[in-house]
Amino acid sequence: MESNDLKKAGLKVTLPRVKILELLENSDTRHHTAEDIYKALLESGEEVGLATVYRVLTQFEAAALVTRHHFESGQAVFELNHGSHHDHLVCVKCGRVDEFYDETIEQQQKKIAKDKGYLITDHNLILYGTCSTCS
Amino acid sequence: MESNDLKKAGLKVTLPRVKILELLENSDTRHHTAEDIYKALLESGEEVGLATVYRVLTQFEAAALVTRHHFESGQAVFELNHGSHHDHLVCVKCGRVDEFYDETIEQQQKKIAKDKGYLITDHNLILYGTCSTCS
DNA sequence: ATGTATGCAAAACATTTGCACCTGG
DNA sequence: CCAGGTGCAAATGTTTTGCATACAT
Repeated sequence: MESNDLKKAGLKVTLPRVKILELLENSDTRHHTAEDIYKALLESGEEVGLATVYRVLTQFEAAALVTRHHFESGQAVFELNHGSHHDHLVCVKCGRVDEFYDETIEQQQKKIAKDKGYLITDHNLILYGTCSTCS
Repeated sequence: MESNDLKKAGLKVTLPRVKILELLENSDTRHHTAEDIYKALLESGEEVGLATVYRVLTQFEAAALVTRHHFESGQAVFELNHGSHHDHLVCVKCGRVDEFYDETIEQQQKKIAKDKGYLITDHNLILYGTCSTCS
């Protein structure tokens, strides 16, 4: 139940928050722009403002419920957190997004950071290409 | 000489283009926002419009003279291409940017793409953290 | 000369914010 | 009831575009 997740995150259970969380959980695509979500809610007859969508997503991000990605489109893309970390493969033709996790790369990143004197807080790896159905 | 690079790229040798290319080549920092460049040019007494800076940078990108990055700041960052590929370490406190290249990671990326049926055209790896002087 | 590049101002986006009203606990 | 959340409209910050003028070849 979504309202629980919200309460745990210290957020009041309000209609827009529940609706947005539902949409994120029930959609078959995992990556959404704020505008996508806004339009989807309008279409299903909900009364939300785009500003609220942004506000809610920002709160969700702060509560670690979602992650905000900056792909090369210029628009931010939001993704529901399902705990496990992963990176992305983006098809430049159809926009499809796949996910992967690779332990070797993770290890190597830690090593590099150490060599350069950095304390890693986060990282972001995106592979761009054409997927099997497009090429 | 910069004008040669411009001619080779099929671009007319104009003042703004030469100035911007010079700035990119002679600056000690490798990463610049459009606004950075615009202000720097104004300070050195050049008459350029911000719009021109954006246009020129976009052309340079098309000509593969520079690369446009989307770090998490929301502003695009431009970097002169010096042939060899590399990835980035960004300090979240002071904004410093370091570069690295790691063969193991490069190989592993190819393998992953192949497994997932993708034909890689490009990739983008950014490590975020705090650098030695900040932490 | 002539087509292309430029500067400026205005437009187009994505995102944020101020404020009066509404709502959940 | 009352703090906090919301919708709307206006503000913001970045990047793009239209157009008359200036420049490179």
